[in-house]
Amino acid sequence: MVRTRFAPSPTGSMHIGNLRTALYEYLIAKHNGGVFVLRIEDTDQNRLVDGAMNIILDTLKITGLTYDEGPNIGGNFGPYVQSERKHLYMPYAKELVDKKQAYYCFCTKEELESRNLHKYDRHCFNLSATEISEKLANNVPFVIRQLIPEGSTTFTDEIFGNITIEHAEIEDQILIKSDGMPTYNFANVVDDHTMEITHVVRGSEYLTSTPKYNLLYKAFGWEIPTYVHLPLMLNENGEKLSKRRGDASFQDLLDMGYLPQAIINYIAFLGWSSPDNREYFTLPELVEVFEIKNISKAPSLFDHKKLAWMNGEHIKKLPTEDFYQLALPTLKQAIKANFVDLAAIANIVQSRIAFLHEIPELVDFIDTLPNYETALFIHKKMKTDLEISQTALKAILPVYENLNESTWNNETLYNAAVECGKSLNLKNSQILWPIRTALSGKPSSPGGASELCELLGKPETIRRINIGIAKLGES
RNA sequence: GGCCCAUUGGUCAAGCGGCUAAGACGCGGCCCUCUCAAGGCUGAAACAGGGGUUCGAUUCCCCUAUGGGUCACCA
Repeated sequence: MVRTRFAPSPTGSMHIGNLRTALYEYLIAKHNGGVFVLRIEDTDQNRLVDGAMNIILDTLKITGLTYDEGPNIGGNFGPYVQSERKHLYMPYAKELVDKKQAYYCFCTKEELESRNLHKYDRHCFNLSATEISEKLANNVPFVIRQLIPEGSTTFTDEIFGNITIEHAEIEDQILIKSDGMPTYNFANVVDDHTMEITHVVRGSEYLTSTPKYNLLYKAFGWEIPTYVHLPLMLNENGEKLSKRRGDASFQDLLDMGYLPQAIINYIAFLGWSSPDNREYFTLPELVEVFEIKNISKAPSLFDHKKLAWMNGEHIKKLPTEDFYQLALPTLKQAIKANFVDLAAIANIVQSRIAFLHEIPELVDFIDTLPNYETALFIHKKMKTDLEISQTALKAILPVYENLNESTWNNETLYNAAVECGKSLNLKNSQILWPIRTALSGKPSSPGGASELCELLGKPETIRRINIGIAKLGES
């Protein structure tokens, strides 16, 4: 049974790098019919941020990365918040001390600093048993350090392959801090083992510290999990993503108008590629095809242009009704006029936008006809000028006036216009362009002449054509 | 600086010893078309450099360069 875990620290907003890690962990678990666990790593009490926990929970909820075990819902391996597991770690650390794989250290931060060490000098490793028990009895603050043996460790990562690190590079790292809390490195190993995590999936920044983990697993006699280190995600300047540099968090992207499913789809492709050439994926579809072997090693840059395109793709694929509901608030704000059907506008706009906020600019003319210049009627490619436009509008006006409201639809309107044009010896474009222009008052519009007629309805159409005729009469 | 990792067009990327080196975004052109989109077709654009190994290297090895990561009582 594959078990993966997402282990964020509640220290602020959710970064897209974090989100992608969560995504991959979710996908690896689900693709293999496994379990996705959420574990909150809050061992650093100084960095906790109010509300950060909710951000994590909300993000997972919005994106659909539902966890099978974790805070709020529990599971067989709880609790799932490390601060609530505090009591669990010390016994494990002491077990290591007993096994001579770890030792008490009473050096204070100040002492260490004054010794100006590059690496801990094992000062306390040489303490006698009586010295140690004396200090402990006197409640001298202590930490527990891992004793790194000589030699080297080679481990296999599913993505990066075999990696060897000399132990000389590794410090006797602290397992238990002086406040009694475990360090990340220690809590991580204990929790991953006790929660029976099979695949440790994390950013490649952990690659060089992995031997420390393995040494711990070995010291305990525990099975080493499968490692999947993910390539980094960099911002558009090739720098590591960070809030300080102003890089977007998940919430920021939402605020910019990106859809959660588009964000998920896009970041899935940052460091992974589909076996076929498909790029549009829903989460369930990703679960279906996602495999570790298609993850790449090279870091990737976050590209807003492609995300924007992806957003448009997801908007286009939305069922009509879903898009209507999604766009409704925006439409209501943009359109106050009561002669139009918002659903029809939603329909006409869906294939033309990548963001909801592009809607108002596209449809503002429906609400109120802009005060346009007659020069708009002149279009070289449409072969129109002011005279032709005036003729065309004057001719179509009675035709439309005589049309019954019940047959006021795109097809009828189109045919009527074309027919009218023919009787005047005009090309289709020469009658359609003036109508479209009179109706929209803009150089371009979503939908053509007859589509706009249908959308605006008969009275408004007649009114706008009259306005057009009047404008042309003045010029 | 030591150690670790990476390096295919501007970006995401396929490739896993022999290919005219895919595809996508973006950019240009064309077609379609009742304007604009959408859609279809198409163009420009890449194997960081140098040595090997091999009949043959984008692919394997080494060096260099560049970029990144890591060296905490942070995760």
